[in-house]
Amino acid sequence: MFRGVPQWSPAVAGPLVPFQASLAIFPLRNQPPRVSPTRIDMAKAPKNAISPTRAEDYPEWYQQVIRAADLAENSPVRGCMVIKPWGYQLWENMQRALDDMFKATGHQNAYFPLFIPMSFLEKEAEHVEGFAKECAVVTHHRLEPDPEGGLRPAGELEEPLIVRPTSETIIGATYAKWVQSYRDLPILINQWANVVRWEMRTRMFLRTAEFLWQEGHTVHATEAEAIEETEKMIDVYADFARNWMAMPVTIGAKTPGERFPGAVETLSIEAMMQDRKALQAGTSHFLGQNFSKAQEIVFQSESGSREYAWTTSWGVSTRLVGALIMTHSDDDGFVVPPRLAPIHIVILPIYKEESRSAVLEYIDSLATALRDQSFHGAPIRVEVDDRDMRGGEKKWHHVKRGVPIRLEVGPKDMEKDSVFLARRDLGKSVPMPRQELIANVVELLDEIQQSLYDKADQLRRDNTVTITNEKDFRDYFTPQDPESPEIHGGFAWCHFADEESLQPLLKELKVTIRCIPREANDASGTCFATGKPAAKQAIFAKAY
RNA sequence: CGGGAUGUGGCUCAGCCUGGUUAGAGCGCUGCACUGGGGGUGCAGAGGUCGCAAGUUCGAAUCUUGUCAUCCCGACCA
Repeated sequence: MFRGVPQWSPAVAGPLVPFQASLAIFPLRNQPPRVSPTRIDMAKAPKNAISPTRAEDYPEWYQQVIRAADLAENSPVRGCMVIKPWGYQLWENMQRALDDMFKATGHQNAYFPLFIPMSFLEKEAEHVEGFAKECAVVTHHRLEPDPEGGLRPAGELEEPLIVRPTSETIIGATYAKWVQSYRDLPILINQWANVVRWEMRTRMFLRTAEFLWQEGHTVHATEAEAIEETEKMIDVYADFARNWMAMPVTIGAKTPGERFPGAVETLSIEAMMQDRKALQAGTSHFLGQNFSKAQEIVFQSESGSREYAWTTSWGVSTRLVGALIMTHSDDDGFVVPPRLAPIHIVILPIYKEESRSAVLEYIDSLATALRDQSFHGAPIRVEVDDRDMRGGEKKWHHVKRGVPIRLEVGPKDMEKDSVFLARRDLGKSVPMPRQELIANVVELLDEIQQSLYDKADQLRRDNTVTITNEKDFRDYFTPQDPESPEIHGGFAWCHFADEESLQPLLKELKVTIRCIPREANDASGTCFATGKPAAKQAIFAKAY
């Protein structure tokens, strides 16, 4: 435990429950134009940095958090985004942690081309069908002046190139050359790359036309070994989600209808966002011999026979940044778990001109003392924000960006050899002696990390139900107000017999089968919709 | 690709129905001053050929037609 620290009020960090009450009070859409938003108005209203709040309009809140926290912005190219430094540092931190985990499980990085010959994609029927609609196609290679003074593409390519939506085919084609003997196996390679999927509808971080990701592609001599790899990597993702992102996830298998095109089995981790929708945060595919047959990845076994290899692929993307935002952020902006935070602690000097140098000197030594501490193997990241701007504005800047700990240090604190400490996750400030802070700061960061996980886990518990009949299912997934649906639903664990026959119902309610959870899922029952005997339970939810 | 809407300073928008002097506001930005445990105050300032094209008219941000772009709702999706 974190000794010697004043009690934090747990009520401050409550879950979503009270938001419902405020729905009627803020009719966002039809608000009259604000003629003169006076300071008096501002002072009276309950202050939130983000407008609208989650309860008022969740999707808009999400956009506003991204803007307020300076994570990313839309680009001139439709569906693509500019990831700004604060957002990109999150991705870099994720990359570093994941990359270490990949290396620790025996993988190496490599890089494969952005362009894929169209013919490669055509080789695996199911795979083409799955991606054809969202492929960007390059057909020309040269620009020349056109009569109107602009430019036009001139040299038509003999064979169109696809901008990779994923790299199974081109990597498979390469592996086919590399693999000859069982001694060449396994191949355990990962690549960090960008991919393009020409989506109709995009949302920052969650679904953009171009996104950043990693894709692992492995080849094995035996089915069992490939399956083990598939399982191992989904466990790595779950570990990362839970321990770095402070995001609870459920590991499970996709139903045939939800599987990756061309995969024999797709495993995923599913998380619950604060609007109770599910988000697929990572996938790991057992590809069987489908791609090795399409790409001719053949090896000679120990006994001399020619055999098709077994392959896997697995990936996570910048979507994880979206997951992070929607898991922890609140109505004052972004909240980032310490282990991924670009900055752990920001120190705000407070001084008048005459005390300036003394305060800065004090802060400088404090920052050094904090940086000397190691948080999970790396120095604590401390920023001193001495920009010349109003204190309030500066404070809110860091609140909105989600810096876990904020220290305010002025002459009065110096006199008492203490600091004013505010935790972003709780939103309250308390005075604390300097020595105590230095002694306990690592524990404090861990406590914040843990409390974020606990809070997210509580939300998920509170909104997970078991449903055994269709009426309850309909009630659970139907909003009170169809015009502007309130936050509703959650994860419903249901026995089901046949995916196909559920489609009309699921489509009507906009619910999907998220996964068949690995945990606690062996008791048989009856299908919630048809009453037929059913061996497995699945998680049903609305999803991103 | 079907249905709905919108294009006016960096951002959010008002003005348009009922055409008429140098096109407005809030925020943001720049400068100065006062401030300083809280997104403060005052003063001064920069920034727009009103998406584009044609038409009607003495006169168009405003009316008409065309065009382009974007956004929202549907079918698809990490």
